[in-house]
Amino acid sequence: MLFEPQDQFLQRKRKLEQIAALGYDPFPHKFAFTHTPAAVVRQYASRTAAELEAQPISVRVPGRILTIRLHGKTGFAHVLGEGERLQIYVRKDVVGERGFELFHRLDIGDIIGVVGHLFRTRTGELTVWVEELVLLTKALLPLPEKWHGLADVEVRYRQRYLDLLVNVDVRRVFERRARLIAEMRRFFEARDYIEVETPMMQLIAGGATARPFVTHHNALNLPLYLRIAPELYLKRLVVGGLDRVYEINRNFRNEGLSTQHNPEFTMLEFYQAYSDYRDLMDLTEELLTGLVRTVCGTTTLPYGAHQVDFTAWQRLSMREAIQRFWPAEAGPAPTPADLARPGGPHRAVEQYNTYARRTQRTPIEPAQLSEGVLTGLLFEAVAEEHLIQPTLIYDFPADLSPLAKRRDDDPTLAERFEIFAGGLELGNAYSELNDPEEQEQRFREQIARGGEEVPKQLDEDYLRALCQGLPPTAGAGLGIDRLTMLLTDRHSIREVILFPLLRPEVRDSAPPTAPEVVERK
RNA sequence: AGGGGCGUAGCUCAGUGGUAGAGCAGCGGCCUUUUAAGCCGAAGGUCGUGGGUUCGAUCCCCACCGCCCCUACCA
Repeated sequence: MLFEPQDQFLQRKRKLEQIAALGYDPFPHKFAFTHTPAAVVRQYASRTAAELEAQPISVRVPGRILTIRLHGKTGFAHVLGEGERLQIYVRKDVVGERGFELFHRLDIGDIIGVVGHLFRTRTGELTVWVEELVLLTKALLPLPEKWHGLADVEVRYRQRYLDLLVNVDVRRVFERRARLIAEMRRFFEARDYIEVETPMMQLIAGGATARPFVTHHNALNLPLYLRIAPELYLKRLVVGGLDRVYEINRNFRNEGLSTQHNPEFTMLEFYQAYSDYRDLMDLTEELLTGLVRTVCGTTTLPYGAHQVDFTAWQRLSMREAIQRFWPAEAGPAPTPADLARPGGPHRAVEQYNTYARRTQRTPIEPAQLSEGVLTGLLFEAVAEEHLIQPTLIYDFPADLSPLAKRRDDDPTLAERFEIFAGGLELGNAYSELNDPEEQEQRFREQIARGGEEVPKQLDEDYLRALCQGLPPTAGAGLGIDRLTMLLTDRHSIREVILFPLLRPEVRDSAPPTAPEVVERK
């Protein structure tokens, strides 16, 4: 075992041997500590030099060395713990000959424990006056450079442990993500929801339109899919009388990667019986505004060049949004009534395409698409990028929404809404379709239409569950990763996922082999 | 999948058709309140990989590998 940089690796191994030769246990089993570096900083930041002298504070602090400055018979170092750095001061006349020998053999990256008391240096920095020093773990590899840190995104993602150590704000992002999920659980807990876990390995990957990952169970000799959504299982649970359920967990979609897409991603899905999508609009706004307030301590978030105000929600129907954001240069905007008329979306698409060709934009391909699909495409082309402020877009074309209930007054529309903020699509919700006959018909239409992102098989068990009776229910899904992006002002999903999917690293050895490689053209 | 960009020391980056530099880190030395510590000295590179053009390539051309960004599918 030998890693780059080899010279430093070997050098550090030598030092480890020298430390052992001095009589220190090179791998001690524990360190009884009184404070982490962060705790020291938190508790004693306001203590003056005089106060620390009058009332000495003894501490035992573990931490990882970030910097070392040797000054002959003394030396300073900073140790890191819980995301904060704390200075230590080591003197030969205090720690003794052997202790100072140890200090000289320490490297940046080593984990040590110090015993001593707090004081302030001439420049006023809170510092541990070290009386005893121990090595807790030797680092055989160096840390990235102290001033510029680690900037190479590839190394940052592959060796996230380095990124977390060296880039303080990265730690903050994941602390905030954890806080967000914790607050989410409190929110649903307080509303009598029950948290559940449903299968991630499924015989039929339903509940969304996406290409699934395929796997196989040996003992049962079963082909299985990694789930693309928990939706159909959660609704089975509502049938079973769990009137309010939620799940926070991973979904897997075998699609391309982008700044907004990782093949595995985390979703919150929640279902509430005896409610419709209007109820969920209120609940969703309350959830998001509350989360932003408790997690960020404010309701206005900076996101890139924008300020996103979570007290200023707007609600637009999809047709209203098309009218509202219709480009002026494309001529008079179609009204919701125009878009509702038969042939209306077709005419609007033609009008849009004329404008698109003139302005070097991608036109919409109208061939063989339904009015509903065209309306959805128009919305994406014209409106989506403008949805910076928190917005609910509602009343989707029914033929884009096979699991949603139709509106009573307009069966071409589904009772469905999506949540947008910061230009990100954050979530999706609807009044759940609970008429088993209509559900079967919509499933069959979907299967007939075909495509890799559609299940090949009818989920009969789900239909049987619906026949048992799903109460009127509304459900929603919220992308946790994207929400984290918004709350931490990150613009790539990889910045909010600890280990995003990357191609395997090629080290000198043979390429990685999979037991079963599925060949696809 | 298509288009654009990037790849030089462990890290952050300069640079040139005549095989390379800085700062930090590392190594040897000096230094008892420093903090991007300082000073002296020595070391460190198949310039992503493989071809081609050339007397000569890290630089020019081609292919490949990896990463980033945009577009397409999706949340």
